[in-house]
Amino acid sequence: MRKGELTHQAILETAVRLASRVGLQGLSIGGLAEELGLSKSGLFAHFKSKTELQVQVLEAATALFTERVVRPALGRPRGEPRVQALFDGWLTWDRDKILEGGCIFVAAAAELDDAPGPARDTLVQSQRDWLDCLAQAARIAVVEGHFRKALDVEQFAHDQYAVMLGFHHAKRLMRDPQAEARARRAFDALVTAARTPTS
Amino acid sequence: MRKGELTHQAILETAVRLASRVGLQGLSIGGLAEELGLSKSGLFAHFKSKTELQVQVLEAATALFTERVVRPALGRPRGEPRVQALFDGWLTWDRDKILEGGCIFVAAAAELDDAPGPARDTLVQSQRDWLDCLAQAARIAVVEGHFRKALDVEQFAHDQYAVMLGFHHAKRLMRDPQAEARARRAFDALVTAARTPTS
DNA sequence: GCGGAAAAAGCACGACCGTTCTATGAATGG
DNA sequence: CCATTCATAGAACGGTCGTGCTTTTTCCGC
Repeated sequence: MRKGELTHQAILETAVRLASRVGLQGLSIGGLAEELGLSKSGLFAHFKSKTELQVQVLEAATALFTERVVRPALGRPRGEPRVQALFDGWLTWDRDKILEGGCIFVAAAAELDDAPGPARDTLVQSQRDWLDCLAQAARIAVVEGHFRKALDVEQFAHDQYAVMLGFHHAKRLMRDPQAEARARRAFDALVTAARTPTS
Repeated sequence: MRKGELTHQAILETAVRLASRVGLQGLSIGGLAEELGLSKSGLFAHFKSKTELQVQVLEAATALFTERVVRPALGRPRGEPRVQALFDGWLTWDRDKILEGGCIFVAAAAELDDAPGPARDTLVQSQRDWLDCLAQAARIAVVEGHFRKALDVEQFAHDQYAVMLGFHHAKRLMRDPQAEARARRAFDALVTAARTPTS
């Protein structure tokens, strides 16, 4: 039962990369099989349906994201440094070579926002966890005294995510060379505002 | 040459609504024809290719957006009221019944960000115009003395767009009932920061 | 190394895709 | 009112899609 698990993992790795370019809907079983040098039916046997493939792709991407972005940030000091690390980590994540087509979650969000089903549920849960993670980091920064006591940490997480979306839009669609600088400036303003008491 | 133009327009109207739900790729000629009670080939004759259909859908959506959002805002007083009107107009636009599936530009941005071609070019131009419009409104607010003199108006437009993207994400994907309140709070913070000199 | 189990391939299916060609109906200008 | 153009319908094409079914190949414990 080992060989199977191995290719299963290899399939998901390639699928995540491919899906970042063509989206979850555009990810075809035939195309994925060809990219891997497998037969269509051989690959299909690993997943009972395309929906299941999409779900597992999202789960694999979430696991990768946690390992690449969240875990490193948890190694940073509590408070503002960790908040900053989460933001920097996301910027790095979006630049990662494994995501040639930009953040897979952003792409999936647009595709699935009106498509009820397991794939959407998986994505929403993943995003909720990520937003909770951001809010929790901000909450710790409040406890540590870096951010003001009355800060709405959920609002802060929401705003931080918006900055990330703005960055993605500016970089991937508009090809704005200043995208990263703009995102950093926007986030700095957010952090500055969070520091000052009685905003 | 009148009957043709009429149905042509009717097709685009339905196509915009449909595309907001299923995306530009998901918009199939057969499905669109069925929705309109036309034959597939009869509809196809209006556009020489699917790409051309996508381009015209984007152009129709842009025209609708200009009429529904930009033009009303231009009727508002120069300066901050107009800036606010553009933001409010966008929130209304996103809530419009014609866009059952959320803002078509947001959906298209994710689909086309790595798909070179006429459709992408059309979308990018549309978005560039919109960002220029936002920046120009902010510029006028500077001239009117509502915003500080040193304000980076392109950055302001970028940040404003990011707030809109954050709103779209929170509302359409996360189904957050507080989405609009969060967006308004974020935009208010942006405006407040733009007002205060030497941020 | 052999036998059973797991993995992959091969093949075929029905459905839908964009597109083309041809024919027929309706609308329009003189 | 007629002739011509234009709008639409119909049928068919090659292709790809997701998904089953059957067979062959590969792996792994004994």
